[in-house]
Amino acid sequence: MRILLVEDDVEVARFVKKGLQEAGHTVEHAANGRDGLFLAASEGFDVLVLDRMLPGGVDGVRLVETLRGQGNRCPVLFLSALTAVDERVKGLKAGGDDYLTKPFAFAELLARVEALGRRPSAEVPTTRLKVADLELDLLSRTVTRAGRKIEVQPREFRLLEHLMRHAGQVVTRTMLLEKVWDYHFDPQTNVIDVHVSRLRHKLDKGFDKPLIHTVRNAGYMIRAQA
Amino acid sequence: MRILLVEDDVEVARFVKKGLQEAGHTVEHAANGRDGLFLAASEGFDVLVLDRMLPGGVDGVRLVETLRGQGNRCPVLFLSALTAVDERVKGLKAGGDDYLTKPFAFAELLARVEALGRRPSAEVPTTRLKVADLELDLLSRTVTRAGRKIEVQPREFRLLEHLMRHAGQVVTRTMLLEKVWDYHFDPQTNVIDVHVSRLRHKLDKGFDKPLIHTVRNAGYMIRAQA
DNA sequence: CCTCCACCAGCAGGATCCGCATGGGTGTTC
DNA sequence: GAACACCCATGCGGATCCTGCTGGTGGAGG
Repeated sequence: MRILLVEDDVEVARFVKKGLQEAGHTVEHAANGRDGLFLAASEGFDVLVLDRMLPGGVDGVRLVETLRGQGNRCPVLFLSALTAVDERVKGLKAGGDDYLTKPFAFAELLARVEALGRRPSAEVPTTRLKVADLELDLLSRTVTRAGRKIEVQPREFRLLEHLMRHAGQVVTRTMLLEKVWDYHFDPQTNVIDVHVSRLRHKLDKGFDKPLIHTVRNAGYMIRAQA
Repeated sequence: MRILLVEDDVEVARFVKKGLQEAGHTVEHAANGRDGLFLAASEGFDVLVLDRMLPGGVDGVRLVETLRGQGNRCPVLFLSALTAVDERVKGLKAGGDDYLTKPFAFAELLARVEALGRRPSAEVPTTRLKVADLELDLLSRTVTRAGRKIEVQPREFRLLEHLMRHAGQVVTRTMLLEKVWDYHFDPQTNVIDVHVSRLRHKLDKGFDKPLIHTVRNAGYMIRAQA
């Protein structure tokens, strides 16, 4: 299991890190909130172990709130010397999943961390993509806009899926050929244009705000606003 | 949120139930492990609050183990007078998600219960069906047996999905016609037989243990053992 | 042994889907 | 404003894929 430990106390950090590693987990360590936040946001961890109090501007609660604000649902265990009920409640309310007060027995920390990691949260595959009022359900292979169902052909579906997975980013023709058509060469035709066109016809026809945008000399992009 | 409270101490039970209800949750209460297990297994709760020690044969740990054995992933909070670290570890190891020792502040109980309920566990749609070594991935529309990928046609996929969703149960032809073919009449042909046959050919060919079983004069069933 | 039910291979019709080409439009550059 | 490059839309043809039916065979049950 990949665990991020954010703890400024060098002693505690070493102790916890060592113990978790011996239990077979991979542990990254950050000594302050800023670094911790960066790591947590950029890499995928199974569990975060956060000191409640941290030096610098970003403390544990702040860190969690920021992560949750970004849609990150990674389970968080708070570790803190603050034992007051109010403090614990505050930590949990902020989006924490567990709260353990120092001093603690390592066995309990381990058990709690593993309980958190047991959750399906990490491996939950996205089953539904959304851009503005356009939704794509991977399970039922269904496309809806503003609640109305839209019939889409297989290749169009793959195309749309790829666009939506990169919503807000320009997707080049070469990328599309690779990922949607499995072509590793240039077919010298306008296949892509045609399919984008058909998709546009189905998605944007009858709606005022178009979602699929052409980026001249670059590719296409799907995004809410024009 | 729907919460199941399993607690034999009448005082504690009343106290907790009242508090949770005032916080806007729906609370069911069971006074012993047997009833608790039955409720937990039959109805869908968002969180279980279990006393660690319970009268009768089924105590908290036993209850959780049984539930987990059934594939039930409902988050569990243990409530216990047993404060020893060993006890807590035992509870968490058994499949519990949190452990709170009596006496406790209600505010903390509430915060922890809500933290547990926040998880996406309840609404996670099944994305993968499994029967023995046969797996069906709804997302990628992929069938594998013993790790080997098996190509399947759309109708065959629907048929297999329906069989697997009712694994261990006999599925009648009428049911299949309704659910897989959207026929609401008898086509007077052996369409189903043919498709089942094709499915069999793909799934069971080359494996010693057949999975699709014929139930004469009734229908078909998919199941691990013969 | 007889009967019914289920199985399977082959076939052919059909529908879907997809990619291409063409002609027209729009933005860009000189 | 003319030439050019890029992009858009539509219609068409082909090919694949899929599906349902038929008819003969095998096996279980009575």
